[in-house]
Amino acid sequence: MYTNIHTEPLQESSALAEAEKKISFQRALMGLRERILTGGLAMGDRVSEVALARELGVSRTPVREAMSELVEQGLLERMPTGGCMVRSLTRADVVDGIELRGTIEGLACRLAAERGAPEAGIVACEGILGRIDAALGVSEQETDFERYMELNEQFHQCVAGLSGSGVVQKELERVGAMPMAGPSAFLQGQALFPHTLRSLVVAQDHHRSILDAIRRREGARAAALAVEHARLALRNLDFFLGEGARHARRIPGISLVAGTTVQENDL
Amino acid sequence: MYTNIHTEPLQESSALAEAEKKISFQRALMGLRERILTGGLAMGDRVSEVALARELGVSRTPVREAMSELVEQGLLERMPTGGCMVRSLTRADVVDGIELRGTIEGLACRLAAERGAPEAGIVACEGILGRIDAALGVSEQETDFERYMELNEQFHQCVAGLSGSGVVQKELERVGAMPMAGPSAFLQGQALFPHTLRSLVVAQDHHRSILDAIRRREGARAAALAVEHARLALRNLDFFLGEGARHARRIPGISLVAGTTVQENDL
DNA sequence: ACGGTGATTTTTGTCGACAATTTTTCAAAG
DNA sequence: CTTTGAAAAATTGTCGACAAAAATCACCGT
Repeated sequence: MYTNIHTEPLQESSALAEAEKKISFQRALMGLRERILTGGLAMGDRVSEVALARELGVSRTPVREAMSELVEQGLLERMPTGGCMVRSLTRADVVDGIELRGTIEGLACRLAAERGAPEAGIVACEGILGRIDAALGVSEQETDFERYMELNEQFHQCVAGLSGSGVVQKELERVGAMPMAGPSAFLQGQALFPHTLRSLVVAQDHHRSILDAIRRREGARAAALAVEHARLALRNLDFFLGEGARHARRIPGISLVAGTTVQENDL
Repeated sequence: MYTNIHTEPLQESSALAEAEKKISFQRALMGLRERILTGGLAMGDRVSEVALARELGVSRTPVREAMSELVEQGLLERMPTGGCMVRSLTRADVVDGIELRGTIEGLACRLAAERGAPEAGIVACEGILGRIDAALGVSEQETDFERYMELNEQFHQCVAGLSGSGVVQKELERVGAMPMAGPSAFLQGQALFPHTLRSLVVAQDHHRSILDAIRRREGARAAALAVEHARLALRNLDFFLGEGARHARRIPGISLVAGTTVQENDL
């Protein structure tokens, strides 16, 4: 009856006809994000809306929205003339991102301490710590890194929740999404190296000390510990930027850091 | 020759045919922002894309982008079913926003101190302080509040620049755009009240102390001062939420705070 | 009268089209 | 061979159209 120009917008792209309720925006977001993080698009490259739209099998509109989202997350950069390019980070940018996350986590911890976080929440955090201990195991061989990552992420979120501030929580989510500032950014590649286990043990001690400070309502101590805790990531950053550069491929966004030469010698 | 469906998309709206190079997105952004801040849309109201598009004389596309932007800025809230509504803030949200800004400004100051901000930049900041002194005048009657606002904003940006960190600077811009967290959020209404001048004198003292701390490379002091400085805004917030509620109309986003009853008795 | 149910109207997400720029290409001149 | 300039191609911002979903409303049964 009616003209019906676009009956089936998802016709190609083999096997996805099933669930995929109704959001091609998510497809665009994940597709673009993956292409950036896995190096499909080199840093500085201009992102063509039409090309991506065709490759992902969606229209330009959701691609454009995905690009806006990734600009907010710091993966893309708006060009003055219009359009976006893959962001190019310096080591200093990543360092500042980590320091920023540490500072805001420090704020969350201070608020939790000063305002009196509910005991139930603190206990919940301690529960996660217990599970992290279990994931660590007793020897390095027994360590379940994937589970550690998941639990670590959970713990950081849970502590953010102790602040009782939705504003701070939201902001932490934001900075955690920045290229390599997230609390679990460098864990993927850590499974292979000797200093790893010791590093994780130190991190666990930080976790416990932070909770202790919150329970004792020692706000300044909690904040300082959070900043120091975040700085653990700096060591890993410099490792993967220096001697460990060969294995840097495992770290999601590291190809965005200027001076890295990772793309080749693959496959 | 060609069909040309939309020859002149900006035909109505009287006098704007001049500059307005090419961005109806800006029109949508400013129009929506104004309607929210001046109370044209009450908190909790759903924002209709079509209605706004028609009222502003643009298509739905730029309106939609403007809505995304304002969600990022914290003025709107996404509804789970789709679309946006005007955000409803609690006093606690605003307090946390102010604390967040203070903390990040504190980070900027600490970095500036620890990493050694260039003397030229510090001198530039001091220059702004001198101009603020001039704008303050000697008696309350001579105070030029508009100029004070402008210079205050400038000073905060300039100090953020001292950190030397684009990441921190960008984040400060972001949280400064949050509903009432900006450094000059409450200055508009301050012109009328007695405690005002003293408050501004204290603020100036903070400014000077912060610069002094940065120059002496006393990072912790600089950070603590920045947090304390931001908290000056708390007094004004409570004033306009309490006894001064009659005059709250002058404060841009205060109609978003739940429990405020300002919209009526106007005009 | 009231609560549930089905129809109608509004609203959103997505699409392709088009004009104004911006970028690239290519050729001629210095 | 480099530089300059103009033509051509590509890209972006914006628009109206449509289908699926949500919200609103009328109706009916108990």
